[in-house]
Amino acid sequence: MDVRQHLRSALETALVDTALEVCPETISVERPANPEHGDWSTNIALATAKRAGRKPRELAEALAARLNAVLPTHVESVEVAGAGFINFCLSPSWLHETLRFVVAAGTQGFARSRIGAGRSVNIEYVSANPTGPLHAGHGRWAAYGDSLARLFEHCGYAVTREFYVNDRGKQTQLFGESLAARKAGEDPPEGGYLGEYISEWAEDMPADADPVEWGLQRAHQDQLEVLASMNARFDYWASEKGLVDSGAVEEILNTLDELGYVYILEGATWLRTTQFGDSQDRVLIKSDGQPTYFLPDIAYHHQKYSRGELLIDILGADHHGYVSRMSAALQMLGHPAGHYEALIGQHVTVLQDGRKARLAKRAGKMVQARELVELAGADVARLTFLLQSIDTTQTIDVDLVVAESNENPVYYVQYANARVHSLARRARQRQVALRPLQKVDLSLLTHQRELALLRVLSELPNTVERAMRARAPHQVTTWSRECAAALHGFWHDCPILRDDVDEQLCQARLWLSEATRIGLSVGLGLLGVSAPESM
RNA sequence: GCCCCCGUAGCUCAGUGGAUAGAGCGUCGGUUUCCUAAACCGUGCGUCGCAGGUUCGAUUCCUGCCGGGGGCGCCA
Repeated sequence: MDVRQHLRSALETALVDTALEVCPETISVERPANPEHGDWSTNIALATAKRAGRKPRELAEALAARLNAVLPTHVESVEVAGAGFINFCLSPSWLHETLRFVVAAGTQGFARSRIGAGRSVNIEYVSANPTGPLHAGHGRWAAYGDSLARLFEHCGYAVTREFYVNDRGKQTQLFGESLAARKAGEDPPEGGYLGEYISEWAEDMPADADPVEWGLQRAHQDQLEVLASMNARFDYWASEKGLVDSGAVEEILNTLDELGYVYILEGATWLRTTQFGDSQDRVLIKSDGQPTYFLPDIAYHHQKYSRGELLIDILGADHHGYVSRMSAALQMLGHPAGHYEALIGQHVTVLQDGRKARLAKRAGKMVQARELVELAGADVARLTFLLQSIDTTQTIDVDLVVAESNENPVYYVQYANARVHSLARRARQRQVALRPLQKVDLSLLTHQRELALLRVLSELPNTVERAMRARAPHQVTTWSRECAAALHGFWHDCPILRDDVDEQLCQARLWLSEATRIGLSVGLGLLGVSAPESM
């Protein structure tokens, strides 16, 4: 049940009945911050008064009178307040109905949306160079990208998760040469990789191995392990080398040339990206005959459309300038502008020993994602990355995260989940059988804590859809924390299995706990964080 | 110089154009004969960076400025 929709249609009817000709496309119904303003509120009178040529307050009064004449289900009263707000006061029965709705949907169905049905999206994330381990910053994209994918899936989209492996080119060569040099007991070449891991890996490398081939495999394996430990999945690993070898890159160059977007200047081959809003044209093939990173990347993105109608790239802030040229190239190839979306995440600053740690692979020491996961745990690492918006730079003090991992919000949420499971176990131990929900009197749930918890649960479907639209998984984190807080409050103030609790009330509360289990399970699942049954 | 992100409580951060802007941490104090105290409750004098604008209404949208971060390569 969607109470918003319920109130919206009631308002629509009232608008028609008051013969108001101006009907807005969207009627905003929201939860007021102040409980004195009722359970739900709408600004419709304020929003449409001018166009309707009436005073807001007067219009609100007219609508309220209509609604009060025949009260919609669950609505106890409709009042006008302030400049022209219409406030709805609802009977707790709407929350009791929410509980039945949550239980009926279960962990598989609750808070799912159909808005993505029949649509597909391709999400490329992390895509770190296969020349070393993932650093802590990559962890942010792993957590974010995977959770975003889960959100899309929950909203009905067919999702493909991709990782683009840049397994050819100059960096790959330098990487191989650095490994070979360390193997021979020498220093890496000019511009090579200086990280400690190069020496460690070189030791493991067989003498007869091809340093590039072996190194790429080693790095890929290392990255795959860490990503798996963080619960970040991938459906498709795209190889740049494979793409080049297949001739797809040459083909795309010919296509762009035939379309008239390619020209040669000073020995280099250029693409007229300025025709599609880029600030300058870009080089496809350097004057030394080597393609830039850009050219195979165009071919790659073009191909990706066979694996999703909407392409989403998750990129770090340092790649911001890259977006307009890719967008331009894809439009040249006939892909509508809205079918390519680059989500730019701000950087992660890692503090270790109170100092900023280097994140560059080529420079010496760096904080690896692996370290973070091993020190803090996968759940802590993952939720830490999903605490805040990717529009903000995130500072992770490794020592603090590890030292205070017990105070990490993830435990607050997981503990709520553990309590719910603990309750079910105790109920079984005490031979308290859970009766079918149809036979339980939910109207006994009247305590403020019970109603608050139900209100939070009722918000999850809306939160999921909003978070998907905003590409903001952290909104699910915020919801999960609120849900846990509501559960802890309920737990503290509302005894369930105690001897002095009425048997009917006990049943109702057990079902509320069960609904909470479902909500937390969905929330944590979207975040890729485990939901332990005991702690 | 141009482009992107940020600026909200001591700190870290939420915040869908709405009414009295919220959490966590930290501070100080309280709660357990009872289902897990990894919990709960109380305790906050905030120029929502500054100045304009749009609006019935702006922390939210627009413009300019200030401050912090990132980008402006025939690197990836």
